[in-house]
Amino acid sequence: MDDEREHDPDSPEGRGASAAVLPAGPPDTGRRGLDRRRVLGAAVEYIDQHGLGALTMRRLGAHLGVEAMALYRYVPGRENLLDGVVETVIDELYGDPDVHMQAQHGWQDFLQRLAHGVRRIALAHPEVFPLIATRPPAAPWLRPPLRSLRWLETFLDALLAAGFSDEAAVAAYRAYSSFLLGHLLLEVSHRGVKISPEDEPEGGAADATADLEQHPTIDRLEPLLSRDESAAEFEESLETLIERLGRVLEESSARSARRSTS
Amino acid sequence: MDDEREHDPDSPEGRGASAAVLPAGPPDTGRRGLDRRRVLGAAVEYIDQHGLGALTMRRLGAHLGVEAMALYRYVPGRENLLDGVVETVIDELYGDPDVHMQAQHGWQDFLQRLAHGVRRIALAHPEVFPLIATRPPAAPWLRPPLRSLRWLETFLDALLAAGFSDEAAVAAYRAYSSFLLGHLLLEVSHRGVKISPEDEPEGGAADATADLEQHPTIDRLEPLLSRDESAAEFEESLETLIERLGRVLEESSARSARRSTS
DNA sequence: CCAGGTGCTTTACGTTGTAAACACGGTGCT
DNA sequence: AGCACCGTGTTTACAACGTAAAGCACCTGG
Repeated sequence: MDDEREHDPDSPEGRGASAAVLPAGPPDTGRRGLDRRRVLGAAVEYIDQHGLGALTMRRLGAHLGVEAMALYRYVPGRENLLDGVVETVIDELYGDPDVHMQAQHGWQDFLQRLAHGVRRIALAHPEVFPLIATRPPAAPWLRPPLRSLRWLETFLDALLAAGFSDEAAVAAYRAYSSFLLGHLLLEVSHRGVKISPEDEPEGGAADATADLEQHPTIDRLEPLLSRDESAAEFEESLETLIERLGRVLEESSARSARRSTS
Repeated sequence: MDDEREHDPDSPEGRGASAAVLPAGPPDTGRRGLDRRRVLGAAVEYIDQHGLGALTMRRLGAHLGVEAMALYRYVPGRENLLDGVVETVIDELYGDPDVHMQAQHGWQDFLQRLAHGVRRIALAHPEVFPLIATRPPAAPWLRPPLRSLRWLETFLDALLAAGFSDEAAVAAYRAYSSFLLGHLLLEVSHRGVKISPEDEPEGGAADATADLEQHPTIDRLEPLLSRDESAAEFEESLETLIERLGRVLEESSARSARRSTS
């Protein structure tokens, strides 16, 4: 445990965060000239700033200096726009230098980097993440938050190359995505609660304390419960998951070794 | 592995499922007489039948044989209604005879029963569950899907009584809720995909296969990937989680035993 | 008998997503 | 040159939404 203020490496700073959504247009997009990518980028920006509920075709249009109907040239409708937002946001993974598309340093390293990449996205776009989590994926094999065939392919290949059986690789994928989804969804929702509600200064607090007196254990553990350990917990759970996968791998390769020498 | 068709014990059948939402009114509610509970119950029913997106005040009113504005007598507004829906659905836990409010058979049994209870709810109300998962909890200590102080209190007490330290109990709660959330959210969304999209008979399939040819591993593993192993995976992951918590408990109690004998 | 409340309906307003028609600049063809 | 066309954005329009504000019909206690 570092003594200096714990510095969460996945926090949005320096790394570009939402600025990384649109590095640049094809050659140069000064201002005029709408474009699907520009619309989607603006939508992400807008949600980041004003929340998902505030996103409206008209408001997004205004944000781009255009009437709402102009957007329909580039986006078939609102649903599709939201899908595009989700896609745009996870595509940031491709631009993340700390996430490798090939598992060149072993599968553990690959999973670690990928998980932190996704976490960085979740923390950079807390208002978008629930959307990533809940929108049903296009293909049934894809699971949020890793919704692209390309990532799934890379993921499976990495594990298979490391000696995982087909079944084990698929099981690992499922465990890994559930893990990411659960942890990150709770983390962003927890984070959101700290700022979002226009706190009634005393009425709500009074209510809460009244409820608390009927629940002595929660009352006693309240400092522990409300402490934010997300970074450490994420790290530890991820490590545990990877260790567990490692044991699965050992067993399965031990079995196959036994088979081949018998 | 049973040879007979695997029978998922958490599947909605017999158990009452959504019929268990409203066992009965105070003494007797034949038909007339609206009521907050009736409104909420109807909302759950409506969402179960037509999906979350189809729920509007007007339609819910019609479903109850009443104009939309009548609902505002019992519900302050739509947001609050959705909160009420979430609460209503998790309150089914209290009526579940297989879920105990006291950990009378040990904490492992308690966690097992609770997890399956929540899973049963998720499967009984797949359209409601994403709402449970994403709606921010009232108090910051509460995490979906276990959103009530009462459950949290019981949970913590059970672990503390079993010898968990305060920190370990809280950590266990966090791990447990992330696990439930991730697994169940993915399970219901996977399930939803099987029925929900009004499948275009061939265009979509052609698209998918085209994409697939560029991803040979996914293509090869497709049967594995699209196989539904949710029940077994849930069971196994839950077991693993509980074992892990068991090891945490052993370590911590070994440490405290050492301390007390030195 | 009647004042008041309770429960629901009516009416109304502003906002949403989106279809349809329109306006307008640039480009290419004759 | 003129003219048809096309890509882009605007205008107008409509049904459906959440909800505020009245209105109406009963019941109930004085």
